[in-house]
Amino acid sequence: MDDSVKRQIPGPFIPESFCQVDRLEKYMHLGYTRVFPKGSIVLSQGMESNVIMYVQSGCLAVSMGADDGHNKFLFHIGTHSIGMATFLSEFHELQIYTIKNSTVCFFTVEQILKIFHEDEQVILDILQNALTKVYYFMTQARDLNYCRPSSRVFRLLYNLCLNEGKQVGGYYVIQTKLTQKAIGEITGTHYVTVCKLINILEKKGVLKKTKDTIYVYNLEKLKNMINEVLDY
DNA sequence: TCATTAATTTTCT
DNA sequence: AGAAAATTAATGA
Repeated sequence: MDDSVKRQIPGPFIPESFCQVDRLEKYMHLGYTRVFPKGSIVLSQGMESNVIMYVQSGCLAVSMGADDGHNKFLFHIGTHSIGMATFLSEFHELQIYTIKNSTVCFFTVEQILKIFHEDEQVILDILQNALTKVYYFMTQARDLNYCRPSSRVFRLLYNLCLNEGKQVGGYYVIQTKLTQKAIGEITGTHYVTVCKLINILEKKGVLKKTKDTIYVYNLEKLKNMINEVLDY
């Protein structure tokens, strides 16, 4: 098999960037580039759209509104990743906004087809990006059905450690700026609950979380606690 | 077991 | 100093 088609979907992870499609960078002249200050809306609920957006710099957030005024965070689109707001009718409930100053390049379907013609690898990159998102939300659906909130938070921390943890001496160091609020949004649990859970982990000496680093002292125990029912 | 609200305190920029 | 994040407590499902 050709090496260029030998690919893998990464496992469940932080919903950020997924697979980058930086190959689009060199086709930006074919699209329409625009700069957005932090906090501006790129796509609002009910706005028809038929573009693929490539984030050259900055970061976007995608969320979905609900009838009761809630707004469920879905995922980030980080630098060099893409958002596929294609084929959206006036009835969609997605919102996309910038959480950093960002420059975004928009490609219409026609322009994307032209790029596909020039560069077949882009097709695979975009496919892989989309399938990674699908797989991520499959695991989300599973966890929301079968796992309690505490399990979901612990599992996230555990996976984070496996994927990004660097072993230093007897413990792991994870470089991440995840806030408790963000952990809550990702796992679908209240941020107050996240706070309590992290406090429990700290008291048991399993882990310690600071602003931009998480220290995991007992990965095995963390793994076991995913399935424990704990009392508050 | 966890969400929610509210009231405070701590930390960031 | 003001905003954002984290903590704590209380209540209810």
